[in-house]
Amino acid sequence: MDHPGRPPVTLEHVARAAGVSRATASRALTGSGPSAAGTRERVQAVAEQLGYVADPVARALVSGRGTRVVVAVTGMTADVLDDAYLARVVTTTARVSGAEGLGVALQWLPLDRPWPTLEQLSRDRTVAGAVLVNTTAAVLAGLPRSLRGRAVSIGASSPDVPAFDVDNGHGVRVAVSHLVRSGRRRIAMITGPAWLSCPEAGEASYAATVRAAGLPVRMVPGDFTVAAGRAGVHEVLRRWPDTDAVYAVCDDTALGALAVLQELGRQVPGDVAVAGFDDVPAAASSGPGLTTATHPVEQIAAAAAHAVLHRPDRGGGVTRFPSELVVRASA
Amino acid sequence: MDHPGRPPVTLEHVARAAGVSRATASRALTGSGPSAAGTRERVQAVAEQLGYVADPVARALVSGRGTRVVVAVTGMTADVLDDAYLARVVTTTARVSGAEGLGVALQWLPLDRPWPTLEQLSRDRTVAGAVLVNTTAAVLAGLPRSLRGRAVSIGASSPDVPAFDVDNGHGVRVAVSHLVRSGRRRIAMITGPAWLSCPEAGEASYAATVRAAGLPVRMVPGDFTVAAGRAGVHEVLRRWPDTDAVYAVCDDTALGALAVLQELGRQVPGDVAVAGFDDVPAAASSGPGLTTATHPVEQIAAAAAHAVLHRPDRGGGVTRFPSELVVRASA
DNA sequence: ACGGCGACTGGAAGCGGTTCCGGTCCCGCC
DNA sequence: GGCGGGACCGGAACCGCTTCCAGTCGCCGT
Repeated sequence: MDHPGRPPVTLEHVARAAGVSRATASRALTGSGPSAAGTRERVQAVAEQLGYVADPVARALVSGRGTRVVVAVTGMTADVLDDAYLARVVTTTARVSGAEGLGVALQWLPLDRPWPTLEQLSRDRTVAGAVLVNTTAAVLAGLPRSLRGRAVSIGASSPDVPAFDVDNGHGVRVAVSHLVRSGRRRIAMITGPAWLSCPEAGEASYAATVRAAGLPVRMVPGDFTVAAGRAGVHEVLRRWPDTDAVYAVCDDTALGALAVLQELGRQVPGDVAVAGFDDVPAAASSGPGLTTATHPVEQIAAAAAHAVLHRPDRGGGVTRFPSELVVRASA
Repeated sequence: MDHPGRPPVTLEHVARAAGVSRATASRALTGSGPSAAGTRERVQAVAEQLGYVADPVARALVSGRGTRVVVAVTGMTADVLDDAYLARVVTTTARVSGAEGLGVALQWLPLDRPWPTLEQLSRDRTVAGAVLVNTTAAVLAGLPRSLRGRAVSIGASSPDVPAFDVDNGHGVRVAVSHLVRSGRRRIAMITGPAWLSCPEAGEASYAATVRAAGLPVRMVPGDFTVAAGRAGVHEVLRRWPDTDAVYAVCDDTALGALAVLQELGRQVPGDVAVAGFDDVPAAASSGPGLTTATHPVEQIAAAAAHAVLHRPDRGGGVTRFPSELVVRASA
């Protein structure tokens, strides 16, 4: 037991105890310059024995190398932070960057005024890089220069910033096709928020798929929440009472829709089929189980985290990950 | 549009442009010392116009005042970060500390070796304080001194560290009593992990309640996950095939249990009743809806965040928040 | 034997702020 | 009119670390 905090031991202490200069001690510990084997071992031993831990702040101040990667998520309110999808992104980021000794921070980027926060981030030398989630092309385009080389995006893409995303065009097509094949003819979609560009591909894909089958396009807007699913269903049934299938942009919304349909006495999937996107855990335990397309969040987030750590300056371009249909009872 | 990042502007630039010294500029901007009204306004105007943002690292280095509060969660693996409960804690912490201009970071504390990480945290001058989640009395007792005054705990308590928790003793008693009152006579419980002290009160409360009703105590261990619920039910039915109610330490576990029971062809609540704790959103949308006790996470987290920001040195003591039963279809 | 080169080291200069300290200057008061 | 005191300012130290630079030393080549 030697952990509780004595007066903090600095590099100076280590250096003095090892009989070398601070410069030498620093080199011995970081391996950033020539260092005689004997000296290095001695310094390391002393440091170990004294319980020396380099001050990350001082280190960041001078070296400019940050010590944590921040996951920044755009949204109207800070509530976006409370999201199962985001939690998986954060976990994965923590795992990947943790393997290299870096921590992770979480940041809400106000949709209407993201720049002050971004500017702050770009100045903050403790941040090694940023993973932008749910962000917009505008934000990506206006990224402070100093953040440019160490940011990646999950979702929206831009010429400057590498992006990673699920192939939701494909996922949506497969899911909606499934509804069509199973005999549904009046398929409505509850979409994501209009400001968010990444689900556009999904909406376009839905529209294209139903149109190709000669079916009507019926879209109502949502915002990825359960509440949006509840409200969305009411809206859908009000505008098109004969709807026989609801496709939701994400599982949370689909589950909200499912609940309301049942409350209204509609049989699912008898009267109305429901399908979602993401395959969240709750999709498996809902009653009935939710038919949905997978979203390999962990893979995506791992790729993003890896990119932010190891490719400080690659240009844009989006990497897409495949989505697969999981058929359960709801459709 | 003047946001994207020019070469960073430092206090020196502002001072020079305003025709004052760095010291004066600093005082004018932070208000930490005497400053003539005219000077202050001029400096502030120049700073504004130049888009000056103080470097949080440099500031932290010298002033010792941190700029973000970290939520540290103890667990076997980093997977603990991926948890709806934690997400709500983080959101709330972000909201509360964001209101004072502080960010939030997330940190996994390895259950078997938490001290190196804690030591790191305590040294890191960018952290204003720490909220420890799901932690143990041992960790609390061994907290580095320098973290002592700026840490609070959600869950486990200790004489040194203020703690906040749901009154789960009461919540569990009410939930289990409900099972008893509705005629259940062989009530099993799937518990939390043995290393975690905070659900102990819940387990004790369960045991006391069933014992008081003259019923047998049947406990199997879990770890708060859905998987634990699935495995737990199998274990319960193997050991006590006549079980007519399952009470789970949390909703995730309860939902796992619920799913398995249905897969096994048991009627819920006909053959076996199921109840949980937390009232997560999924509890409302499961089929059948899950009977559960509420867990006012937001209130608790807000209190914790507030404490870490505003009471840098209060002693220990635990503040408990009430839990209420929500009766749905599962029990 | 000597010039040169490379490995190694220590001194010192920062990084960008905050804060102590001493110096002006002006005000009011005796 | 002299003086104490407070408001305000600038110089400089400092937080703990990295890194540039110049200097020492041993070793090799010729």
